[in-house]
Amino acid sequence: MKTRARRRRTESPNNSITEVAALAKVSTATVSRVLSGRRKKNDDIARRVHEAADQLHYRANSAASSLRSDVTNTLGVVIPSPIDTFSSQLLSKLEPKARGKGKYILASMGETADEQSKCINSLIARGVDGLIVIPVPEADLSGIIADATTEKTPIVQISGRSTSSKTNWIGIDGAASMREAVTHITDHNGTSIMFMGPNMDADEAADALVAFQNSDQITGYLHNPEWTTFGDCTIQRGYDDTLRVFENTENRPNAIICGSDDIAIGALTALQKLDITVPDEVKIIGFGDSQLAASYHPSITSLRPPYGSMAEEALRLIELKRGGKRHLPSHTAFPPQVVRRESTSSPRIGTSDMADPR
Amino acid sequence: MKTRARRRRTESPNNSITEVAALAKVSTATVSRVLSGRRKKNDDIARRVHEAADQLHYRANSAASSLRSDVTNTLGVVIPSPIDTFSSQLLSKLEPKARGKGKYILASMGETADEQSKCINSLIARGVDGLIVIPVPEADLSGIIADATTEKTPIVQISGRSTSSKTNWIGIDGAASMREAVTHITDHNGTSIMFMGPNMDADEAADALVAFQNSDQITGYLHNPEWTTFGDCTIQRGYDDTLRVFENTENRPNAIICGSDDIAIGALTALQKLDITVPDEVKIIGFGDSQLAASYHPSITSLRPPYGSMAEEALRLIELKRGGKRHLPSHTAFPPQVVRRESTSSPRIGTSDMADPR
DNA sequence: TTGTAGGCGTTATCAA
DNA sequence: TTGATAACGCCTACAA
Repeated sequence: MKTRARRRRTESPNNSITEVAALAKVSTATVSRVLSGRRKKNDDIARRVHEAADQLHYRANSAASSLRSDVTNTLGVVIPSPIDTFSSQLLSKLEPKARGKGKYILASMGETADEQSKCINSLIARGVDGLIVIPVPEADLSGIIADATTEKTPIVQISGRSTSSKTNWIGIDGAASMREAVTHITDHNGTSIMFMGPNMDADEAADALVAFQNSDQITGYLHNPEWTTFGDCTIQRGYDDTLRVFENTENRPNAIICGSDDIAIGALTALQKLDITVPDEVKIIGFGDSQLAASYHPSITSLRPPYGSMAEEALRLIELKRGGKRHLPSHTAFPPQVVRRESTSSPRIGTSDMADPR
Repeated sequence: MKTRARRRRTESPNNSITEVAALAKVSTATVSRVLSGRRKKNDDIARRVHEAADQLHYRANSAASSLRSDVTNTLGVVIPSPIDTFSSQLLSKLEPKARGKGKYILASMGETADEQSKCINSLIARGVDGLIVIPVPEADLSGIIADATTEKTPIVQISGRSTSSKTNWIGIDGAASMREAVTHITDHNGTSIMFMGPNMDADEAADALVAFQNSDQITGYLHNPEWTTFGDCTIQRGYDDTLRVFENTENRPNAIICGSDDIAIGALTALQKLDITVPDEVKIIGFGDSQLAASYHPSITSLRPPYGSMAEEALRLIELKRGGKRHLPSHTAFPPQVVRRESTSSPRIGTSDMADPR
């Protein structure tokens, strides 16, 4: 199993493709064509080439092939941090799909807009075939992204704010999110809903949510304007807002829709303090499908962002844009999916689906 | 800002380094030397080269440079999944340090030993300068890793089992972990400890833990052999074992050390069910410093693996091994650090340190 | 369809 | 120390 290519320049033609060609008794050009799939026939020649390649454990030198063809088989991914649930979930869908297409992922993190912008330029300079960017919350990278996008290096932004119409954007359908959440609540006999949305300035979905909030489907359940708040996606905020709303013992909502799982945990904590049981008295639904939501006690129903669809669309777009021909920037939102758990329905005790830390 | 290099082969010398050389009135060789730092002098020539490079926004073509020098400035990282807390935390430390040294991270995931082994070979074929592998739990990749390790492509295994003495291994010091945990417990007046360790077959640290368990420092606190269990690192297991131990109302421990945060959450849930308060009646300490532990209610004191040290050591080793000269495989364990939270000390209400999902 | 030959941009080698 | 020149291994016009 220790078959290592010789590296000393003693024998003249120790360049790999040459050896394969010699062994298969064809030219290097033919080898290149066969192995790259540009020659479709499956005749004796093809067989011989494959055989020789296998026998020699041949793998094309990627540097040489990149240099010549200007394709690195590499995709840059810029994320705020791998610890971030959204980023890691997306990455976990993206990487296998990319690998399936023979692309490697060059991962880079930047915790500020400035750092991310540096990552973007650095990866482009390195020659990635395409770039997928998940901006840090609050930051608007769309200007930078629009500038950096070229025919040669297409860039796709996933989630986050986008004020430039020149960028390719993929994200979550805010209106659909709200619809899913409300439908789920009403299906479980929720009748009056408290809504803790993300910070207006912090999330591109806010507009959609606000717009939808005024639609017929929802207004019937949002009885009290004070039950709708916007703010940070933190436990603290969820706790504070919930306590404030529920201190009125006369008139209380019986369901809470949260803009994040953290908010939901804050809400849950507040209700526990008030001795209000979940889901019996109040149903709670979070957003993001974090491990936290799955492992919490009670486990929290959550909207799962469409990671798979987003990853797939990102790869598709990049492939498309590289195809040459100018395409208009695209802007696509996918709906999330409800992950049912205890906080809206039946109880469970001590079940797990977490990976173990070592 | 839209300075793009020309790509059409109309003008003869449109090769970048050539242009820089021309502008700086030196040879391409000199440009290469100056920019790669192989020429140290800071004289007029160096100045001219840098100036020209800046002016032309020159960035060396990495494919060409890799092809010629056999250095890709790329490190492969193989992890079970980016969702895994351990992997993502390590990655978040590793990436910035690597970038600081001009190395990019080629991330690859494999959820089984077999997949990981394919990732390893694929990344080596791609020419990474070094490889960092976090094996999937339970798997023993050390044979594969030992085989794949070469002078040209050094490999470092982080955490996980390692039965081969030929691999470079970096991980967590199990004995130190135990010591830290016990010390923390006794500092907070814990006197009788229950210990739920990881599965013996599942964790390289088990031996160390078992060994340490017999040392004088600890035996005084592990009163009852039934209070020490080994098993899965899941919520369910923590719940079950805790319930079993605490069903004896006569004789109960007043502290629990857990081999993972999940186990700790299971324990917490069990105690809540039994109306035993944490930390007043029982202290709990987890392992892994997951977000879960930080955000749980009550928040859970946890041992934080030495991510920074492990990342740094991995990079150091890779640099070292590439240096030529044969080095012996190294085996290094770093101690974790106690992250104090409510489950062993003072209470808190609704504080957060989680990132928001979008 | 196959082979020949030239060049992708850089760095290593060697001579000045 | 610098410069000229030859690879690095592959891909792709172009010719056969």
